[in-house]
Amino acid sequence: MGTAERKERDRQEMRQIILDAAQRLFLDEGYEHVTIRRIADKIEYSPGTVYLYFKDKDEILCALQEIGFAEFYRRQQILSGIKNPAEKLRAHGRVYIQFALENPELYDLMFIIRAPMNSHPKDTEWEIGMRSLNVLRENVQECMKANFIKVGSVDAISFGIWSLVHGMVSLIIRERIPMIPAEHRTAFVEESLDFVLAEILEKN
Amino acid sequence: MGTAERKERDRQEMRQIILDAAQRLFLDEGYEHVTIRRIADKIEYSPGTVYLYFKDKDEILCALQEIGFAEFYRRQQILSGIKNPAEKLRAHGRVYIQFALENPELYDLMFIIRAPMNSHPKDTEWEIGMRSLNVLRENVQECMKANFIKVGSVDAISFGIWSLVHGMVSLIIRERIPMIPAEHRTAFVEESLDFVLAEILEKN
Amino acid sequence: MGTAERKERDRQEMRQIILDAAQRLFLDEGYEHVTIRRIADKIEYSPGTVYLYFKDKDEILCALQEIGFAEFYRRQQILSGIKNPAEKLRAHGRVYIQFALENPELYDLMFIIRAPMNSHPKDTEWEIGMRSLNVLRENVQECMKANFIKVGSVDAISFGIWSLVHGMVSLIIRERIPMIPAEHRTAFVEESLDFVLAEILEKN
Amino acid sequence: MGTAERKERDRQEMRQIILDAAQRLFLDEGYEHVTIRRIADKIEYSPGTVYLYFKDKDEILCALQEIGFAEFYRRQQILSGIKNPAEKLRAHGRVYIQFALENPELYDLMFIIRAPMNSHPKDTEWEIGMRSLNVLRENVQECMKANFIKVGSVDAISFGIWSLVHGMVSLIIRERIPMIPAEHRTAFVEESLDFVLAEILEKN
DNA sequence: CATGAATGAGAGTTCATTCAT
DNA sequence: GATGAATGAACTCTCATTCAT
Repeated sequence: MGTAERKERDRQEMRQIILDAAQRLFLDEGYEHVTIRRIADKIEYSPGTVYLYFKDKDEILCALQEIGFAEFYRRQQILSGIKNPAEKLRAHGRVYIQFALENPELYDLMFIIRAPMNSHPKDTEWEIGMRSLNVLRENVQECMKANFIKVGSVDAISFGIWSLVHGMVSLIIRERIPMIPAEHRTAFVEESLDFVLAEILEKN
Repeated sequence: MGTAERKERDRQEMRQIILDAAQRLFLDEGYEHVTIRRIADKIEYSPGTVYLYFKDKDEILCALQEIGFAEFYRRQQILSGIKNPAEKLRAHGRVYIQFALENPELYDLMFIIRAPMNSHPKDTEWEIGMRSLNVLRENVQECMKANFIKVGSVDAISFGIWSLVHGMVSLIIRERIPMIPAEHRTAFVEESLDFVLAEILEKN
Repeated sequence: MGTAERKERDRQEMRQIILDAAQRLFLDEGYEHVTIRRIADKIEYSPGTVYLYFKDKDEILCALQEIGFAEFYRRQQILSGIKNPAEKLRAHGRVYIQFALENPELYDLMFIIRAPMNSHPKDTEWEIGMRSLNVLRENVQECMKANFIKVGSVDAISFGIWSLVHGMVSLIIRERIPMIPAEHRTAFVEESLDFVLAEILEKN
Repeated sequence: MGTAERKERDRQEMRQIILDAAQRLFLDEGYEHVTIRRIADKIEYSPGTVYLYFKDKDEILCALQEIGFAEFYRRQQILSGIKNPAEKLRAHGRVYIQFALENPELYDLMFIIRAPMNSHPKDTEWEIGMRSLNVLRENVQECMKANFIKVGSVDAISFGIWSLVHGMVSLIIRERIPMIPAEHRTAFVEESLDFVLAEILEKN
C-alpha cells in the first residue's frame, strides 16, 4: 500500500516546489510582486495548478512563514547547549542575526511584511512565533537569576533585545543603511550587538 | 522675468497640494490604498493632472519620504536645547518613537517599505536621511566626550541605538507584538528604551 | 451472458449514486454550488470518474430533472384515490405546492432554470413532463364532466391552473414576495389557491 | 455652461449603450452568460471602461431591473383611464402579459432571475417593485368595493392573480410549454386568463 | 475501471498611465 | 494647464473537462 504514501510524498514535493518558487520570487522581485501567476509561470504550470496545492495566496505565505519559524526555532534549540546564560544570550543574538541575513526573504515574511494573516491563522501561526519569543524570555530570566542583569522587567528587557536585533537586520534587509559596505556588514552588526549586550550584562 | 518665477511658484504650490492629499490618504487609509485616482479625487482634480506635476507614483512617494525626513529632522533640532548629552540621547529616543507612532504610515514609507527609490535618485534622497543619522552620531559623540559612554566606536553605538528604536517601532507598526495591549504600548516601549539606555549610559 | 447484464446493472447503480450525491448538493447548497468536483468529493470518487457515467454536467442535470418528474408523478398518482374530481383538483394543487416547497432546488431545475436541455433530447425529456400535465388535464376533464366547471377549453383551463400554482411557488422560490413572512407562507399560498379554485369550481 | 450638462448627457448615453448591450446579451445568451467582458466586447470597449459607468455587475443588473419596473409601471398607469374595475382588472392582466412577452429578458431579470440584489438595494429596488404590486391591490380592492369580488382577502386575491399571470409568462419565457405553437401563444394565454378572471369576477 | 493532476478559458475587478480634446 | 475617458495588463480565483497512468 505504498501508493497512498507515494501520493502524499509527491504532493509534498509539489508543495515544496511551489514554495521554493515563491521564495525565489520574494528574493528577486519583492513581496508585492509575488503573484500566483508569476509563481505558476516560474514552475511552468498553469495558475490553476497552484490552487491544487494551496487554498489561496495566503496559505502559501503562511506555509513559508511556518518554514521560517521552524528553522529559526531549530537554530535556537542549539543554544541550549550553552550553560552560561550571558554567553547564551550573546550567542542568541548572533544566531538571530545570522538567520535573518542568511534568509532575508523568509525573515522579511516572518517579521517585516504587512501581515497577511487575514483569514485563518492569527492564532496557530503566532503561537509558533511566540514559542521563539519565549525561548528568549527564558534566556533573559536565566540571566537575571544568575545576576547578569540586576534591574528591569523580563518582558521589557526581552522586547528591548528583540527590537535591537530586529532593528539591525530589518534596516539591512530593507536597505536603509547604505553607509556600511556589504563586506563589513556582519562584523559591524556584531560589534553593535556586542556593545549593547556588554552594557546590559554586568560582570558579576 | 517674474512670469517664470510665478509659474514655478504655482507649480510648487500644486505639488504641495498633491502631496498633502497623498499624506492624508496614507494616514487615513494606509499605504496600499493610496492610488493616483484617490489622490486626484481628494484634491478634486483629474488623474491626468497629477501627472503634470509628478512623473509617476514613485516620485510622489519619494517626495513624501523627503517630507518625512524633513519633519523628523525638525524634531531632532529641538533637542539641541538640551545641554546634558545623556539626557539629550534619552530625549532623542523618545522623539524618534513618538514621531514613528504618530506617523506610522509615513514612518513605514521612510524606513520600512521596500524602497520605491527604484528609478530615482537613491543618493539625493538618502543624503537627507543621513543628515538625521548624523545628528544621532553627534549626540553619541558628545556622550563619549562627556564620559557617559566609555567604550565602543561611534558608528557601532549609533547604529545600535538607531536599531533599537527602529526595531521597537517597526515591530509595533507591522503588528508583530500581539503580547502588548495597545494602551500600554507607549509606557512599555519607553520602559524598554530607558532600560537599555540606562545600561549604556554610565553614571559618571 | 450475465456478465454484460451485471455490468449494465453496476453502471446504473453508480449513476444512481452520483445522482443521489448531486441531489443532496442541490438541497444543501443550491443550484449554483453544484460542481462536478463537489459531486465527486461527496461520493469519494475522482472528478474523472463522474465522466465515465455521464457525458457532461448537462446530462446529470437532465437526469435529475427526470428524477424530479418521476417523484412528482408518483405523488400525483396518490390522488387517484380521491373520487370527487373537484376535491381531487384541490388536492392536486396542494400536492403541487407541497412538492415544490419541499424540493425547491429540484423544482427550480425542473421548471424554472434556463433549460440545460441544450445539447440533449428536448423531447424524450419533456415527454415525461407532459405525462404529469396530462394527469392535470384529465382531472380538469373530470371536473367538466361532473359539471364542476361549465365553460372553457380543457387546455386553457389546465394551463391556467398550472400557471397559478407555478406562479405562486416560483415567486416564492425566487424570492419575489418579501411581503409574506416565511412562517405564514403555506397558509397564505393555500388561501390564494383555495380562493381561485373555489371560484372556478362551481357548487353544483 | 453647457459643458457640465453635455458631460452628464454623454455619461448617460454611455450608460445606456452598456445597458442595451447587456440586455441584448440576456436575450441572445441568457443571464448566466452575461459577463462584464462580453458586454465590453459587444460595445467594443475594454472591460475597465464598463467600470467607469457602473460600480459592478450588480449595478448593471439593478439598472436594467429599474428600467423594467419603470416601463411596467408606465403601462399600468394607462389603465387608470378605465373606470369599470372589473374591466380594468382584465386589462391589467393583458398589460402584464403583453409587457412580459414583449420584453422577456427584462421580465426575466425583474421576476425570474435568482435575485442579484446582494449588496445594496433590497429596499430601494423593491420599493419600486412594490409600487406596481400596489396598483394591482388597489384594482382588486376596487373590484371588491364594486361587488365584483365578494369574498377573500385583498392580499390573497392579489397574490393569486399575480401568480396566475406570472406563472403563465414564466412558463413561456423559460420554455416549459412546448405544447403551444408560438403563433397561438398570446391567444391561448389570454383565453386562460379570461377564463380564470371570468370565474373570479362575478356578474353583479 | 478509476484516477487525479493538470489545464485553459474565463469570471469579476483594479489601477497606473496615456492622450485627444 | 487641465481634463477624464479609455486602456491594457495585471490581479485572485473557479471549474468543466481531459488524459496519461
